[in-house]
Amino acid sequence: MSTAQGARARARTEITAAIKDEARRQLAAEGAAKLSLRAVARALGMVSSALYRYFPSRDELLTALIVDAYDSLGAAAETAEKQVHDAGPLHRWTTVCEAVRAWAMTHPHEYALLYGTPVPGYTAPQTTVQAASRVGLLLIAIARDAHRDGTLSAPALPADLHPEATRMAADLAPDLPPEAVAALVAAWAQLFGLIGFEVFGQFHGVVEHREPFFRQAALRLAQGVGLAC
Amino acid sequence: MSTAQGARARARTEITAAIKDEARRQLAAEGAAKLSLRAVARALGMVSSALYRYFPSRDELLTALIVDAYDSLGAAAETAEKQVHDAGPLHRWTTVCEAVRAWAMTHPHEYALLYGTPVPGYTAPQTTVQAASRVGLLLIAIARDAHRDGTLSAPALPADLHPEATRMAADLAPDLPPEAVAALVAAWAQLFGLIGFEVFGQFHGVVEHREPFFRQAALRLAQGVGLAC
DNA sequence: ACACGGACGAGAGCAGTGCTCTTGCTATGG
DNA sequence: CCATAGCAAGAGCACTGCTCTCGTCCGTGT
Repeated sequence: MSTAQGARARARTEITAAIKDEARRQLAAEGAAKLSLRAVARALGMVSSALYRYFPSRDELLTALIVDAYDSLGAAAETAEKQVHDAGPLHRWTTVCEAVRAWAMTHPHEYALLYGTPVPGYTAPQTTVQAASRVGLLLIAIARDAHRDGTLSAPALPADLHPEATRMAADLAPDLPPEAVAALVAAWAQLFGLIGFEVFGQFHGVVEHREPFFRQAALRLAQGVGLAC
Repeated sequence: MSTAQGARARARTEITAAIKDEARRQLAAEGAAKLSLRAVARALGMVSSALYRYFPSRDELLTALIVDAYDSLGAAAETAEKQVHDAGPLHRWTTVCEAVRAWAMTHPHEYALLYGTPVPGYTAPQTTVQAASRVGLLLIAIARDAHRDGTLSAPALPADLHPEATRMAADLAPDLPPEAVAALVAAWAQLFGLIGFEVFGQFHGVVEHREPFFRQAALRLAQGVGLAC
């Protein structure tokens, strides 16, 4: 924060950043499972125990990487959307979807850290949730603009889902019709199903030309939430 | 295979099964990351090196568990479908979806093994693919029956996806229209997106009453592939 | 009937891991 | 100016996957 810190504090933030950088490098290269505190320390020319001055455990280091990855993903999605922000909601939607997919393809291990198997005894700290919700908020914002322009035709909902949908709407987007919010949440999960299958190799031998396939699926996803043109 | 084997061979298959059972127990209890060969050996009263007579590595043991898990999931889906096999395709579809979800909820760690982060240097051996495709084949069969009855109205497809769709159709279901196959594959991935988000806790604090939510999403998935009544 | 080869279990050991504790050193704030 | 706090280093503990060796015992072929 304040640049007018003592040399000690400055060194601390620098070393903390260096540790995260090296950890991120190893994460990108080998995956979270093979990320080793000792290897990080070795690469930085220090001894493993010294690293515990900066991160109290391996899981804490991983958590820091998770937050950074969520931010990186959110930033990628937001900058991509910003460039087509004046286009129609459908185009904005598919742009965001493709940006998320592109980020996942270029950061497969980070993606796995965010949306793959969770770490055994791990529960997301509060700092995570804000960073984690950026993509979702972006999709909601697109639907909100469409709703304001009157181009959002939310699909019908069965009666037994209505209370839950209104509850979700109150939490996530009070200005949107509950049916739209329910459809948005479902589309959100389905989007990461498509991306996860591609990143994790489930499409191997099944889908060959995955980019047009994904583009079409993202389009249908948008139509599923009622985004028209 | 043949029951008329020597005592030695019989003991081998028995011990192999016991190892897998204990490993499965530990997998279900703690997750794949914490599955330890030494702990398995300890629980079975043998020494860790003896276990290598039966599985050449930890990854091979995990692979065996993966195949079993795929079979367990496939069997659960198939038996659920069998009980509503005479109903309409829509009902059959949602039944299969809900059976897959139920299996995932009761076997979260096995689910993570199948559809979560893949093991670092792991590529699925040929023995896996057959077991892995059972759920997909079930969904295809439902669409096939609907197509035969004339109740399958496949959605339109952009021109650039047509060659890929016909290629997928030729591989997966030559008797179905390519648009239907493309929609099926997308729905397949999206289904596991919904389930994965629920199993991995991504819906925590977002979706509360997840069963009706999922039921509705599965229904819309079916409509997305063109299943009518 | 017997001898030999192969399967087997046990144990020691290697290289690696996360994490803790103690020991000095050094920079910072009162 | 000095006590205190932060810091790096090293040793060490309890694990892990995996390898190698060494007796032993079973099953098969001669």
